[in-house]
Amino acid sequence: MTILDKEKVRPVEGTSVEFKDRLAKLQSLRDAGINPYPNDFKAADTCGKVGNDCGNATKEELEAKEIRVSIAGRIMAIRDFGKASFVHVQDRSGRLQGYIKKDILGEEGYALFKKLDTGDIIGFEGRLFRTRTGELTAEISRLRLLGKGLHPLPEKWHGLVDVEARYRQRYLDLMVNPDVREVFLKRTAIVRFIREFLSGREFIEVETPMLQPIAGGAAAKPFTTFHNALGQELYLRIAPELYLKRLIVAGLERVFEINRNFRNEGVSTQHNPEFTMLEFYQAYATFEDMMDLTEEMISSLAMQLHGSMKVDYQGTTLDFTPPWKRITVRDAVLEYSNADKAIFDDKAAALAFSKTLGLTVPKGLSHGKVIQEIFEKTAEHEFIQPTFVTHYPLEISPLARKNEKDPSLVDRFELLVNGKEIANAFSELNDPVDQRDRFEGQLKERAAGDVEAHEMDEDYCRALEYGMPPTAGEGIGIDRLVMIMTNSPSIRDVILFPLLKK
RNA sequence: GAGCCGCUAGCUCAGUCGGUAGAGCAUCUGCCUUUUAAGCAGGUGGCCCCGGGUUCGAGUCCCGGGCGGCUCACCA
Repeated sequence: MTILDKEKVRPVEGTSVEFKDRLAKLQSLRDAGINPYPNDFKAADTCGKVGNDCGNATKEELEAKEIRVSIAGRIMAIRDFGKASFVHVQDRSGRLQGYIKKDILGEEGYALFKKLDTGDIIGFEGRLFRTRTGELTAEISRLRLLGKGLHPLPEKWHGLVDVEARYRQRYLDLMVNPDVREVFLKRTAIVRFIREFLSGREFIEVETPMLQPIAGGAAAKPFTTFHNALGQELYLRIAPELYLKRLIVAGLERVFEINRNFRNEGVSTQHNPEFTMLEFYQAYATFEDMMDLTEEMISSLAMQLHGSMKVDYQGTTLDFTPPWKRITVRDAVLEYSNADKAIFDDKAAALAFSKTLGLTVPKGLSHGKVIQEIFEKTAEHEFIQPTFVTHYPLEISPLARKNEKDPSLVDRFELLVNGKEIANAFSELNDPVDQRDRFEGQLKERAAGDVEAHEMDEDYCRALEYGMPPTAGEGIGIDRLVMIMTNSPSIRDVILFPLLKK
């Protein structure tokens, strides 16, 4: 491009004064024969390791030992005194201060330093000492630029605050806001903990299709897509459930999957269109076994993360010490509303009661669904401390096993924490004839206008016809669990790149 | 999808009754060899989210739109 092409030079992001200054510095480095983007520097140490190893060493010990370190990282701050300067360098493990002295680095080295800015990636070698103010610091004797940054960093004191910028440029958020990094490190620790917990109980981790010809396993609106070569419409999965249970049929007996689900629904502080779900299935277990396992898993997770089973969430102390409260949907509704027992036996009574609550129930809604609506309106939000709510209506649980004593209910629970659903589990329906009937029922609801009712899955029915052992299965919303464990108010705070409008 | 709030320099934010666009940090120049929100002095930097309207005059008032946040609805 030449000056004559002026017309074509369009203002682009990054034409700030700083950007131009840095471009000029970049050019002058190149002119001086310095590659601003080399890749041959290997750091022997990390800031965190240096801090751990030498954080307690006294000034005298450091003088005596002559400890040399090499570090690679990003310059987060520069304090310039003319012929000497301090920098803070950040790597994956933390920060370390470097002291840059013209006497030690020499004219040439110091000239290079003068062309560096906050945000640049550097590598250095230096000898550890303690400054007058007591900070462990490396006296830099060799300095390399490893990557020039052209944009200025967000403000050092406030960091990046603008919520939209934090989500759209998460790399900046993570770079300058240590709390944010902490949340995502915890997220990783939580997922690792769950993997180890389940693996330790002989569950095997599997991966099942994300692209599915039938979007089954949950009541939700799917995303659709199209496979060109096959000329076939496909769905992004709303749940892995039906595939995981095929693996139980197959004899794997204990399986789990931690992966993304996609639901074409609203976005909120509790919902992201793609979210991470843990699902696990255990043969020869019941939903009651799942409650015990869940208590153990989450309480020990809290203990590992916080050193306590009590977790602060947005000003509320959540106590995960087992055993957790267990209550049926029926008892919960009776306890938290003035409903009459009749609503559980008489759909008309349930409908009438729902009207008194201000619910607008669409015509043709099943009795069970009305009960569910009533529960959600009156009781669900009341369960702040971890609570298993059990025995949901049959009609809203087409994949769950009927309760032996009351066939209008299923052996199912949801785990509520802070009034929100964290987990959902049931003893699985393994009677293929019953399953087929339930799918038929769903088809009728679909015909009646419920777009979230299940479709018939012939192959799943056929799998059950080969015989599935009695099994219990559970799904846990990982994002919501991470929210609780990291005291995060929005699901977007625990998803690295939440969905935003273009 | 609805209601409320927000959008001003790279970042964090002021901007009064409608009257020439401001600060701190960052950046640049000068001074400064143990600072840590370093300091001192002096500069540069703006499509006030976009488009209309009212007005002699709009960052400010009105209308429409965009994006984001919160609440609600749907949902996990």
